[in-house]
Formats: sequence, structure tokens, C-alpha cells
Amino acid sequence: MLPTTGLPQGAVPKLERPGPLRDRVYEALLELITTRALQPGQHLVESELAGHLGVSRQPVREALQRLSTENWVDLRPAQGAFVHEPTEAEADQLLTVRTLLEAEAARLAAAHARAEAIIALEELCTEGERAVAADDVDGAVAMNARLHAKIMELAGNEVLAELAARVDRRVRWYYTPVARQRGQQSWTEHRELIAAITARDERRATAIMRAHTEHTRKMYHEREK
Amino acid sequence: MLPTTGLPQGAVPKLERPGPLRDRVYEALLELITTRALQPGQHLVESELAGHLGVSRQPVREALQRLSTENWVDLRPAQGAFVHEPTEAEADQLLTVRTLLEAEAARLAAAHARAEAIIALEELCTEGERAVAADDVDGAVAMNARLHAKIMELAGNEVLAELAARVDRRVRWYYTPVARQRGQQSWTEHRELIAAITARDERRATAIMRAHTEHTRKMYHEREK
DNA sequence: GATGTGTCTTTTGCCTACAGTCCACGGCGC
DNA sequence: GCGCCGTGGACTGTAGGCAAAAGACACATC
Repeated sequence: MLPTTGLPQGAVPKLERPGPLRDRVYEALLELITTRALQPGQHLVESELAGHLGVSRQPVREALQRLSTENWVDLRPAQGAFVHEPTEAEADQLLTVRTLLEAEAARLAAAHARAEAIIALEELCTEGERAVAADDVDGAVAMNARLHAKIMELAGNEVLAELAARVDRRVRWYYTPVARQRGQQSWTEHRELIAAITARDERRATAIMRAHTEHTRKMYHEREK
Repeated sequence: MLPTTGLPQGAVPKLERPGPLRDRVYEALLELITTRALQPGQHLVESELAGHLGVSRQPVREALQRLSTENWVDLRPAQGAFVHEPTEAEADQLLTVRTLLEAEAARLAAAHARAEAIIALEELCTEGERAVAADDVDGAVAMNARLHAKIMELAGNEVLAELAARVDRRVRWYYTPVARQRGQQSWTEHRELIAAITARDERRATAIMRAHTEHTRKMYHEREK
């Protein structure tokens, strides 16, 4: 166990490495897009972004490529990158897929969940409810994301998790205005879901998760009017 | 209808545009990977590939980035790209997701399908059976892909289609040896599936598609022994 | 003989530079 | 005045080049 140095485990502060520049650019741009700082349809000029971020065009290009494969930007050949414009139809389809993935995750979680995992879920749920009670909207949204992530983790399917993470992030982008509104009801549904998982009731877990995400869809369409 | 030029429709050979170089490199590499010309775990050196393809390193880099987002290669920082090594667990998870996506597609197709679409499906099915009868394995595999693609098209969910296409391609990579074996049974299942879609029976279509892809999983595991 | 160290090579990460392409604007003919 | 063509600017696509990091190997040391 490398005892030769005699240094305690945490003595070396791990020498924080900034990581590849392209990844940081990617995250920066994604942040700018999701926060609406870069608006849908906007033309993203490589040299501009590069100058603004203090890097060269190359990392920016690579970040844009990646963003385009995940449909955050549309990359028209010889014309550049444009922030993707959400469509009504697309939002709907995306939500359908999300429902599908989350429901399957719930089913798998119900099939595999152990006692300690369920305790963790309930803790997350409690914290979420506390955030709602305190009118901490950002906190509630964050806890919601963590709860869903935990369920996905319990499902134990990494491929599914990766897909769901991507879809989820985009859904959140489309539905940010909506997500903030439905605080209260969402968490009572979460309780039911955890109960179903605890009971190992796969069918009920699936059904609840389906209904849960479908509610989001309804709220979106009601808001349209 | 633009009669000013007086040229017949097909006179201009569409001015074949090669398209961005990175895309062609991407497709070339993907082809090399799926055909096992580049073996799993192999270290892909940018300058080598660039020289071999007759282009500079930049398009190769961009292609590799894209391949890495789709998990065809693993991109270790400061170390380069390595062809992804399939795992037993991963193959299983991937197939689970595929089952999920295809089953949903079948359900949606059953919900939306029109008469003319069903005719198209049956034609594809007939052609597939003919290929099997003629021992045309490659043809049968191709028709299989087209049939599934058609069903996905009928589902009318582009987001779902895109995801399924990616998952499918990787599944095919993992399961190529298997796919060639199960010719006959596969097509009788297809017939049943079309029947269910024709009858607008969403539940039956889902169930059949589930069973259909699950059979693939079984064959894979039997082959292991 | 085993271990640690220094150097050397290879390969990536990033930057800069040049060529090709598309769009917009203005002039020209009708 | 209206439409078409040519020209200019801006941006992307691609290439080449340099510095830094990671791995390999030989050598010195214990």
C-alpha cells in the first residue's frame, strides 16, 4: 500500500489539474445556452467566442462539434453554429422519450433496490420537501435532479443512465419555466414512487413514474394558453 | 417551377459536394471500427490515421471527438483515442435499452399506422423472407434493418428514432456474429408484429417487439458457452 | 539484483496562418 | 422601378507548427 513515503493519505492536495481546455469550453458554452445567455437561433461565431473566452478557435470548434452531436446547436456546413431552436413537436417527443427512460429506470430500481438505498432516497425526498417548504426553488429543483439521478443509479444500467442524463438536461432546458411551478405536488408523487420501489412493485413504480412525467407535459401545454 | 433554364431535371448532376471532410473521416473510421478492421483496444494515433486517409490531423481529431461522444472510442486525456472494448455488462445494458426503444416504437407505430404504411411493411417483410429463402444472409440483414427503420419512421418520433439508430448501430456491432444466425424465426416474428400493428393493438405490438429483441439476447448468451 | 531517476521519444493539445465558401450589398441593364 | 450579376467582407474549413505531457528505456545507486 505504498507505505514508503510515510505521507498521510490526504497530505498531497491532488494537484488540481484544469483538464482539457475543450471540455471547459464545452461546459461554459452549455451553461451559457441553458441559462439563455445565448438565445435560440443565435449565430455563434467561433472567433468571437474564442476571444471572449480567451482561447484559440480550436477548442471552441471541438466544443461546438460536441454540442452539435447532442443537439444543443445546429452546425450548418460552411456557415457555422446556431443555437438550436426548440420546437413544439420536439419538446413533446423529447418528453415521451424521457417518460420511457425514467419509467424503465423506476422499474429496474424497484427490482434491485436494497434497504440502504431506500433510506438514501427518503433522505433526498425529505430534503426536497424541506426546500419546497422554505420556498427555496433552486434548492428544490436541484434536489429533484439528485433524486432522479439516484433512482437512475439504483437501476444499475449505465447506458440507460447516460441517455437519460442527456435527455433530461434538454428537457430541463425546454421546460425550465414549468419546472419551477410544480413544487408541491411533485414531491408527494416522489413519496409514492419510493413506496413502490420499497415494495419491489415494478409495475406500480413504472406507472407512477409515467404519471409523474406526464404531469410535467400537461403543465407545459396548459401554460401555452 | 424554375423553367427559366430550360434544362431537364436530371441534367445537372447535383454538383456533387464532398461535404465536410470531418464527416467523411468520421464515416470512414466508423466503418473501419464496425468491420473490425480496427480492433477493440487498439490505440488510434492521429497522425497515422491522417496520413493514411490523406488529410491533416484536424479533421481526424474532430472525427475522433465525435466518435468518443458516441462511445465508439475512449478518449483518454493527453493519451489519445482507443477503440472501445465491449463489455459483457455493457452489451446486456445496451440490449435492454434497445428493447425499450424498439418496443415503444412498435407501440407508436401501432397507434398511428395507416393502410399504405402497412402495405410497405409487408413488402419489406416479403423481401426479407425471400432473402432468407435464397440464403442471402447480407440481404436478409439489410432488409431487417430497413424493416425496423420503417417501423421507427411510422412511430413518428424523431428524437426516439435518432436514439434508437445510435443504440441499434452499437448493438449490431456487439452482436454481428449472432445476427447472422437467426434468420428464419426472426421473420415469422416480424409477420406477427405487422399483424399487431395492422390491428392497432398497441399492447400486443409492444409485447411482440419485446420478445423479439429478447430472443436476440438469449441467442447471444447461448453462443457464449 | 532491485529500485529509483534522468533522459529521450512519441503523441497529444493548442495556436496561428491560409485557402475556400457563403452572404450581403451595390451597380448595371432592362 | 425591378431584377440580375459582380464584387467585397466575413466566417468557416483545413493545414502546418510548436510546446507540454506521458511512456519507455537505460543508467546509476543502494
